[in-house]
Amino acid sequence: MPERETDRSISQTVRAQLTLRDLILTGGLRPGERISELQAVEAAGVSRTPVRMALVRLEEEGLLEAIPSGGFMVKSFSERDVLDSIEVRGTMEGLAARLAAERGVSVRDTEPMRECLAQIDELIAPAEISFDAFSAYVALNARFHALLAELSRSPPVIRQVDRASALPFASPSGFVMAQSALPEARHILVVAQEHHRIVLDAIENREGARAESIMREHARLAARNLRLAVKARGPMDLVPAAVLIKTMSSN
Amino acid sequence: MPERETDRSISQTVRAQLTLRDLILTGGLRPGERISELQAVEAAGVSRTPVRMALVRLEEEGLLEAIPSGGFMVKSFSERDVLDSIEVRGTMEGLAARLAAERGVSVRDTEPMRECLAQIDELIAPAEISFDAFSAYVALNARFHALLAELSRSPPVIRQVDRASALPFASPSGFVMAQSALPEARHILVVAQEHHRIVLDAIENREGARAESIMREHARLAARNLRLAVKARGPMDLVPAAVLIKTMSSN
DNA sequence: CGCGCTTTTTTTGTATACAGAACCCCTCTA
DNA sequence: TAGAGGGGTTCTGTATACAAAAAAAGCGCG
Repeated sequence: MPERETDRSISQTVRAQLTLRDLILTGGLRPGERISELQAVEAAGVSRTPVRMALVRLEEEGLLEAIPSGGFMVKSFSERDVLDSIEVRGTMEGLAARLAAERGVSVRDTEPMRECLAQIDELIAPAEISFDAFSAYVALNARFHALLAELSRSPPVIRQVDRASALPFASPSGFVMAQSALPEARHILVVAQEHHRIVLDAIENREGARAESIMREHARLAARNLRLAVKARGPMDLVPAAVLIKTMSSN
Repeated sequence: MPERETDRSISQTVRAQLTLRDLILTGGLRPGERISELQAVEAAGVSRTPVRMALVRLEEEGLLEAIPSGGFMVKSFSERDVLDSIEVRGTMEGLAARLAAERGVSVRDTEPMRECLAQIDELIAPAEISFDAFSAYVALNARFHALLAELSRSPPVIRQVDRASALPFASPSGFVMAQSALPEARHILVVAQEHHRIVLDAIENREGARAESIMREHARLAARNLRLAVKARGPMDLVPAAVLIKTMSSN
């Protein structure tokens, strides 16, 4: 119940969506249990109409599941589901990269990406990477991936990449924070950045197959991070969507 | 205007969604123009609330586009958009096939698919294929593709395949009817069926790469059908979503 | 004491009312 | 004549009321 007075300009539907998403991701709503609209109404501080709208959108987003008899419940995911979602995202990003390579890109298009890369380089240069640096990395990484999708210059592809990245744990930076406490942390970031560099090089040289396969492999880094984090037990708290994953929160 | 008395059991939201989708696909609503809720209300015969719900769902489906200032408009697609949507679908189906192959399937899983294949074989056996046979093919083809996605046994993958197939022109059978009038009609169906057979064989033999690439190529048959139909000028009337495609309806 | 049925209560789906914003058209001015 | 401003109209976003259906609680019966 902290009332945000800053949200006054945005629509009630968006406010409800934001509030509910946050509630789900922070574990305020347990997976599997029905979401009461009334409860959602008082949580979001708006009427039922925008809440209802928000619920539909969150279902499409993948966070909620429709109950046959009516209403919605919080979806829960197995570890396999999470890994597959990452694979889906990697596949879509691979497609975007391949199309970009095959169709060609101008230096103007890749310029912001190279700048992005340079900034990441600076972040991961030190032997020890601070927590704040990890946060900064998350933002830059997200930006790089967004720019990459746009490089395909294909609205249908961009759209599908976005949808595949919508689930928090499937997003490019889903498990970056989880790895921040890991000993392999810097190692993984260095490899990831190498992938970034290679995919850009491949695209510039119109090497479609190379661009595609490297993006697929790149996504699998996230899968590895997940497994590492699960094994290490602990850093999972840093990924908000952890509450949605079956084996670790409930078991 | 024709009141359907059969729809009494289903929810108003679904009825509105069905009515509006049909209206869009049959060209009752022009691409680019704003959809008036009031107009939609009288078309669907329900109140604004379910109409509103339906509009949101149709937006997620890809048929509508949100207008920044509010409301929705019918989306329009370039020929390139259509081809890219098909490529997206093929990529997702390729992923599904690869995962099925890699993870292995039982003969019980593939049994209904083989039956499906046998039925298609009968349909395309005659030298000349009737219009009705094409219709039957569409249904069987859709079934085969649905079964294939399920073979991955991965909810995230199935979900994404479904979403990629949601757009009528991106669906596996999107341009099948358009080709029915083409001289190459039977030829294409024979090749498609060969693809079906190969992907199943590849999956059974756990040949992931083969299964994936054949599904990609399979989807490209739809792209070829589109180009053929465009060139032939005429059979496009048989694909409902043709009204959404820019270059052929408005130009 | 447990199970099933009935009744009550809650919850969802739908309709509608209202307010504010966007859009359109008309008019006025340069 | 073209462009800018203003008033009217229409439209969307939101809130709320109502009805039907589902869930829960209470009751009776075995």
